[in-house]
Amino acid sequence: MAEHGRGVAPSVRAYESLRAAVLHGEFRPGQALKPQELALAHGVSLAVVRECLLRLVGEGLAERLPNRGFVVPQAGDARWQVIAEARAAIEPTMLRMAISRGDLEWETRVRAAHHRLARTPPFERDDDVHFSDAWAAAHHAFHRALLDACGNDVLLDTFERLWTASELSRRWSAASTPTRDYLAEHRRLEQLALSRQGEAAAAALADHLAVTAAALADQATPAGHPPEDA
Amino acid sequence: MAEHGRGVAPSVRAYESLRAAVLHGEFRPGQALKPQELALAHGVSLAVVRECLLRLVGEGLAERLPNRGFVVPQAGDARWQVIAEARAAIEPTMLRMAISRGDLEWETRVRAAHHRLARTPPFERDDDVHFSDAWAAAHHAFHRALLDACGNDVLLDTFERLWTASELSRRWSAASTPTRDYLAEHRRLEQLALSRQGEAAAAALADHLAVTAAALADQATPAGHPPEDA
DNA sequence: CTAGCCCAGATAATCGATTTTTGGAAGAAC
DNA sequence: GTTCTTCCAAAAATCGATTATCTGGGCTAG
Repeated sequence: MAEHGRGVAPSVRAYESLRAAVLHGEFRPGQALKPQELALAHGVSLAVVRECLLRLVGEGLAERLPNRGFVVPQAGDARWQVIAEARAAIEPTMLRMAISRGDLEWETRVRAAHHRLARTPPFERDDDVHFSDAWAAAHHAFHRALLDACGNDVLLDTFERLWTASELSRRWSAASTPTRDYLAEHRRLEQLALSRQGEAAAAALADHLAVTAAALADQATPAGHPPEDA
Repeated sequence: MAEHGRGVAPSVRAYESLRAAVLHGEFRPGQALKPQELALAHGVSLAVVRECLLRLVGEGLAERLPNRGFVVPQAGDARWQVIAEARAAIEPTMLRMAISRGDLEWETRVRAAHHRLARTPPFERDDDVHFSDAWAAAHHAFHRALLDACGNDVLLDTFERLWTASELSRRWSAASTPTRDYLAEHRRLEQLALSRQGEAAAAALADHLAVTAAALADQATPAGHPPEDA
């Protein structure tokens, strides 16, 4: 019934809009999120904007500087590398758990998610540097489906948090994205998971993430140019 | 200058007070956190209380039910077991990283934190069921010091989040706490870490957490025997 | 000429009041 | 006797305005 934003509370509408804007990179990392402007832009009061910003802070999509307002958190190659390492430390273990606990329902959802991901074009017609929204959603859904059967909602919450942070940093990464064969990596993950090869699947997922980190390290360390210069 | 709450912003004072109250178990899990009462009790307006509650939601110390206010999240044996499993999935890996990356500074802090923990009495005179605040702080500091050298602030943030959730659930757990030899387990962790035995230390930490989960599972099993049997 | 001080503009934090939503109770229809 | 509708009080969400705080530019003393 919620076809447009009609009927939805203003705070929800403003929150989702602002969240999408940050994730889409409409504000630069470090840029101030000015309540005044946002309130005007969304047609709500300062208090509502403040609430949205607080919620974004809770998700890691904004940072609060006391008495100095809110800014978009640091994002970029270095940050992405740290997040990829964290994911590489956590997600393989989750995948092992999921493979040992998953039932037929899980297998079915993994297969469905992979099918959608494989059939969704990664890029839109006029843009070959940023992934399409549809592909990003399918990508998220596939990884989530893989881990869903781990049976631990605390770990799944952690996964969601890291995924969000990862998406924000990827958006601001200077690293080249299209150099890898995501299709093959995802197909391999699906096959190893469905054939219940826990160790091999965990290793493949660790690689999937380590390759990202390594590529970023290569690009980030050589010259070491200052990230912010005034 | 900021020795008492004087000079500190009202929102900070109210936030810290409310956070401590929730962690100390002054509200039951599921109990409503009524803005009206809290505003009156802390001498601040509804807006400030609202901000505090939003921040607590971000930390996992409160839950938001849209249009129905805020409540203390579910806590207890079952929840603690889930959290312990999540920690067992993450922290051993972090410890391995810390042991391979830690320097002399890290060793020194681990040793100091362990000394303080070993010399802090776990219980206060008139209470032998809840750990003392000083011991809880030292316990946290020791575990944090162990993992500090992992070199990944995303993982460390995750640790802090899980620790907080763990503390809340432990407060509401019916499980018996004093049956274990924490002293020996912590000493063993310190020794293995300082002697750089990564695998053994990781295993010891996994045990440290698994024992908790197992004890809870025994007591929480649906058709199991009543907990008052020893 | 430099360093420290002070003032003004801008921005964040807070407040009290108003509007909207919710859950339950009272009453009518079947 | 049961079920559905209608109404109402309590609570959450939102607003506009006020107060406190920070930043940067200009001024004065040394």
